[in-house]
Amino acid sequence: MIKRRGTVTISQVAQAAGVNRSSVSRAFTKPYMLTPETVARIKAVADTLGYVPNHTARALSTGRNSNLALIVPDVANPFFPPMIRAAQDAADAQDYCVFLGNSNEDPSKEDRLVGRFIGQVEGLILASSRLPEKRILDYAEQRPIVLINRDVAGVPRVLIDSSNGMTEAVRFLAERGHKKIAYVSGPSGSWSNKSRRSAVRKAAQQAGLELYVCPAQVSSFEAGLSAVDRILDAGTTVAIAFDDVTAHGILAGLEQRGITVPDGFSVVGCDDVLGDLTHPPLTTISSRSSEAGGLAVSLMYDALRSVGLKDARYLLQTELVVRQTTK
Amino acid sequence: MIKRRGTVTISQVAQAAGVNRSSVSRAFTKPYMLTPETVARIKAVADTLGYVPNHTARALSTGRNSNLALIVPDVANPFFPPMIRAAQDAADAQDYCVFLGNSNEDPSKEDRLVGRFIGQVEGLILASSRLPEKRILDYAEQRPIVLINRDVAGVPRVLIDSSNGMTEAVRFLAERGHKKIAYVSGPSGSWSNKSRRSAVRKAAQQAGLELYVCPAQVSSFEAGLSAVDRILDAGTTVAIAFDDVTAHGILAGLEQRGITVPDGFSVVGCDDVLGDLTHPPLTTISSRSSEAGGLAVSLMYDALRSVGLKDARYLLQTELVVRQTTK
DNA sequence: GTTTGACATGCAACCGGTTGCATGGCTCAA
DNA sequence: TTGAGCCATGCAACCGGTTGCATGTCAAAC
Repeated sequence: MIKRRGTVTISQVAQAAGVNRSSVSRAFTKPYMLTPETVARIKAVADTLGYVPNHTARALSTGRNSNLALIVPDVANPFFPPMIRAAQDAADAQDYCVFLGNSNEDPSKEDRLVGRFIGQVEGLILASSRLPEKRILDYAEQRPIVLINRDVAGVPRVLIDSSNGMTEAVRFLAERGHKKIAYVSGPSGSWSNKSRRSAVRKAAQQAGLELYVCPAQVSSFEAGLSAVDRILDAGTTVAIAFDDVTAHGILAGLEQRGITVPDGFSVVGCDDVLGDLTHPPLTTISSRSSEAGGLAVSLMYDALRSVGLKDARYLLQTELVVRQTTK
Repeated sequence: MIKRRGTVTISQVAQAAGVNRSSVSRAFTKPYMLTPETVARIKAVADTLGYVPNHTARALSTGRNSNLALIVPDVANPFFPPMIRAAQDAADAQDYCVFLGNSNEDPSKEDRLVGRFIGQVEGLILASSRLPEKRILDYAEQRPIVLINRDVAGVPRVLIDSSNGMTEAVRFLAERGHKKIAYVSGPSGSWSNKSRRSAVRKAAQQAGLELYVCPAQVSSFEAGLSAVDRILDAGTTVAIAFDDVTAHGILAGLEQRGITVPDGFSVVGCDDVLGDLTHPPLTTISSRSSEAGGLAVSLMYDALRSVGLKDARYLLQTELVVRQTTK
């Protein structure tokens, strides 16, 4: 037993105030059960002694710890910080604390994190989870789970639906005369990638465009950079990237090869996380990652209060944001 | 008492395995005390029953919870994610979980967060804390605290020392013929801002440059944007910004006014978080926020094992990274 | 054939709160 | 004056583990 320096317990306060431990407990959690004077006296004693309720002990006896966990594939990917922040704020509003986990896109690491968190939170939010569906369902049995950008029936989920934004983008490009377009894929396990790719595929077919799909890879500047040769070789005139980070890499690769954007080639990103930071400012698909974060937390509250369907499925719509990388 | 669905306790395992509760406990935490066969049998029973040790109960009786808290002013500021990630990884390596708090640059919110976390972590890491020094010292009395970019004697801290990078930048600018420079300040409570500003001040004096200091503000794109008029009115030919985010705003403001960079005006950022994302790629001061995060966690471990001076003060050096916004 | 000691396991107290139920004092009405 | 009922507080069990100490067993040593 490791003694924390100067820890004051409920018993010491009780003794000093000349009451039972239960009264001290009630003074803090159920003051209406006690005379106002008793409450005041106990609180005064507690104050001078520097008493602070022990969160762990309370959690053990109540079975509630007011903690949530949020696991993301990569904190450093600009898509996630706004989401983390919004989730944080929503949790904060209900006096919940949130554990953050970074799975580094690695399913086994994600699994380890979930295992480590699950015993000390009331619920978990998994963003862009790479876990096998079965595993998610197993965990969901132990604790409420809310998913973001992962579609598993029976588990409440918030999905940023990029497909209509993607569709809009393809139509926009078709109208502007493009004949052959490229889609530069994101991580293979990603629901977002699947949904974006299939939206592009479908829209391209409808618009009569030829489509080249550049194979799966992680979302990174380098991935975009290295895709440039292939999309040029394929004879396309525009690339729609899995996300803005990848699009940014593509932009850089084009510049290295002396190709100007949008005159020599067009590029479309997704998620709108870079604003007009790129040069030229990137045409992209809006996202709403912070709304997704807040919504996920509120779904979590519903699940914790056992209200709301287990099968809630929220779709957040997106749209094309035209800036200057398309012609 | 809220019953968790299907919670298996140590007692049930004990009964099923025909041993005492303490043996079950030992099978998991001190297997060497038991016969290998007993351990195997207990674990087998635990497995079929789906027993998972209760983290909270364990924490209560051992007084250790293997949790850390990390509080940052703004998750969405690109300076922090790499730091968070590194801290996370370092914690992970020792089976620690980390709570993340976002203070939103607000001292009172930061205070609330610390209060909420302190009861359920072994130590806290405060990045760019805006808390009054006294408050920090008070908290440090209750739990080990490690600071990042905040210099309080008696509290272990890791400081990214931008002053030599700043000095280098000022000299570099002086050599290139600049006569009057501007420093665009960051948040007023920020140690980094103070240290950067005074480094610039000193170096400017030594190099015989005239200096205009643009008043304090938060770190944001908008802040940079709105500072442009003042730095132009002041007749300067180069602005050194508190950080890259602010510098990016300045760049945008200059472009709006039709001033080309670096021919019409030069800009220097700090922290090197934007890479060559800006246009033109930003000359900046290197940072090493991820190292700072990792180092902070390892200082925390030292503190938890009670080794190491209470007054550890690590300085991480920085340097000028010349890209294309200076002439 | 005891004694000694090592070792595996059991026993029970403890960590610091919470909570259902018991108790005892007081008020109010009959 | 007495009984009913309410209310403030106390009592003790409980949450689910951990751990110091006691106990019993068995083998080696004398």
